[in-house]
Amino acid sequence: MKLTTKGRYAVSAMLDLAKNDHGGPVSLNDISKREDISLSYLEQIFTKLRKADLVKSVRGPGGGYVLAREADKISVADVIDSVGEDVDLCCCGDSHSDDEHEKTPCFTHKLWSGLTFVMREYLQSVSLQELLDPEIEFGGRIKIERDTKSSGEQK
Amino acid sequence: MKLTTKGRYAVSAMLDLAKNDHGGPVSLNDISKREDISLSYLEQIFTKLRKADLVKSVRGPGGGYVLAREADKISVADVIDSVGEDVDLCCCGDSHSDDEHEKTPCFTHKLWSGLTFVMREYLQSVSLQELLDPEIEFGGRIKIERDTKSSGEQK
DNA sequence: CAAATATCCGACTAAAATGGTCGGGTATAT
DNA sequence: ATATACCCGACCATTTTAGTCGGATATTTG
Repeated sequence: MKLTTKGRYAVSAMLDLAKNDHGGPVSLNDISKREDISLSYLEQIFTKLRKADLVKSVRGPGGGYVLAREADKISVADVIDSVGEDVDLCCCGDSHSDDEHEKTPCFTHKLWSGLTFVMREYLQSVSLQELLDPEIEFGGRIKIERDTKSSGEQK
Repeated sequence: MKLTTKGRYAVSAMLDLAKNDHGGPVSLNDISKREDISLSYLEQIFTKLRKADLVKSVRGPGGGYVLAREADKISVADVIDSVGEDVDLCCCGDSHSDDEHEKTPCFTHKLWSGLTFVMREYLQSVSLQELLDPEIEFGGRIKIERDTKSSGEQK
């Protein structure tokens, strides 16, 4: 279970962009050097970021990219999604006809959709702005609450 | 971002095992047919489950596998881990010397470790027993609470 | 004992995904 | 005009995935 570099690079690059936003655009060349990601690969990634309206491009010398909106209005989920790093672990196709041969998978379905939900929820809750803030910590300070259908009944 | 079939199959198979536990062992042949997973592939998976002490094997005719402990004492995380489906999204090696050239990644580090934490927490909280219980629902009934270091300050 | 059943084990492999590169374009500031 | 930088599609090597295959070993049943 892993995230591809595309997703990680995209977040790193967007963070770099947010960090070095001094009014004008930031060139991929600069990001490439700072983050140690190949230029061509960055171009691929930014094409997707642009199509998802997360960044705007400025062509020509002195050009580059700028965030399409403020860093606190962009969630990590936005970035991950835009590069096609789908967070979707569901097993059977959504519209799996769950009649007939009654296999076990449909017991697992709620598990995977639950996991997907948890991940999305988390990624949506974190903005680029927050990531740049060294004050904010994450690890160990997260709690998941799972309610069963009717209260009680659970360990 | 995806789970491999190995992880999914492992959970499905373990669930099948829990479900069809009528005292004696369950053969892979049966599981293979019910869950529609190739026998050889199942063997690979169960070798790992056995080495992780999640199941016990009984050889010879009438043999098969049984859960090594009760279904409510086995979490989905146990199963996933045992087949080598690492839930670990951290970017830089853990002991990344974060001195010197100060790249952005170490801002993202807390993000990925936070995500990993959330996923593990969730998977650990679900037991095989619970999955078999049709009463228990998951989707939409999960809440994540993220505390910032000092209270206040967050949207 | 023999035969059938079932776990055990390692090596091998086709197909897909990943993580890029390469070669050219096009817009624009100087 | 030239240099800068974005834009775009095709291509490709490596790795991972998702298995298969052939055989060995243990054990129950007749």
